[in-house]
Amino acid sequence: MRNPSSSSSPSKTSTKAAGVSTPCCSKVGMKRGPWTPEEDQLLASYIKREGEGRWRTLPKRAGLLRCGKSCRLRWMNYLRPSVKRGQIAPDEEDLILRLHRLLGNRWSLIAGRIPGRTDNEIKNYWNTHLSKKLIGQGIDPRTHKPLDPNTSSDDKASSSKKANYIPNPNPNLVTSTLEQTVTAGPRIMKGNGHYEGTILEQYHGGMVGNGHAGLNLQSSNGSGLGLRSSHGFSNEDNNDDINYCTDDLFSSFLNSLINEDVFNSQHQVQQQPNVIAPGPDPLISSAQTISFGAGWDAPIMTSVSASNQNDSKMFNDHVEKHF
DNA sequence: AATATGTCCAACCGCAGAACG
DNA sequence: GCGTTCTGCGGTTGGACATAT
Repeated sequence: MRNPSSSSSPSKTSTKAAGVSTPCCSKVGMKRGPWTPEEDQLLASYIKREGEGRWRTLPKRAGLLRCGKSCRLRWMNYLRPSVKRGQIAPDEEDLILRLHRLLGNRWSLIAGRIPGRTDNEIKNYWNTHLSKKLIGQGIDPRTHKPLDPNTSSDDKASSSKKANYIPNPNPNLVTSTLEQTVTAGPRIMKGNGHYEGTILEQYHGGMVGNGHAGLNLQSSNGSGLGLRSSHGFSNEDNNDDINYCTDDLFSSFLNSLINEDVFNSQHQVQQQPNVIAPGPDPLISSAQTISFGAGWDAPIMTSVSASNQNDSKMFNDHVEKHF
């Protein structure tokens, strides 16, 4: 892997960047392109001294000719001490796969579950490695379903029979029986095609409603929107009790969801023929064969035994367990 | 050796939500 | 409640490097 800090040439230019201006970066004299070691040193030492935040004014205070966005990105993706460099380990890869199957392209959320990895790194790794790997296995990397054009139309036809159905523009998120149980109303989505209204978002909406702060997922119209959470490793110095508590709860819930996602993949084919039914799932097989050291794997491996319970009860159990 | 093609990944952009006055 | 600013996210780009021809 190339060392980014070695790419010290500031001469790299972007036609896109040169042509389009934004309020943040269009100022004359702003430097662009790869960061030099000197700039890295300036930024790192300043943040070490003064802390993160106030990115807009940080460059001036730190003596950098960069826009705040660029500084933030450089810090978050490269300079932070907690950023882990190097190859993605097999267990990390497996976790990325399963989280992506559950969350879709919520890179920051996935990154928050993998200590030391940034959303940009995971996004890149997905686009360059994992998506191709899945395609090679005959799996659609967006849907995590077999690459079979016949099934998609059938699914759409059957799903359209539902009264409140709105076609899901984000196939990253697999429809599960559990999700259907919870999200009974119309699906909410944004104009950019992101599916809005997953079980996670419903869940977080409930958390906010129950008085938990820190993960506000409510949009202005009251729908669950844009699942956002703090990175597990990005706010280590600033976590207050509420955030810590919420993150912990969310962590537990996500672990359980990963678990149940596996369960549903195997279960819904028999139970609900009108529901999109994933085919052979490499995530399941890998989860069953790879040994992990991290703590999150244990419940994933054991919960399949709950296959006799109905999904609604499973969700209720979740809520009761964690709240 | 020279060129073409493919891969990787840091960096940029536009956008949306949160925060603030 | 409204407008503005700040922050963070996901999608995308393009240069550096690796490999194939």
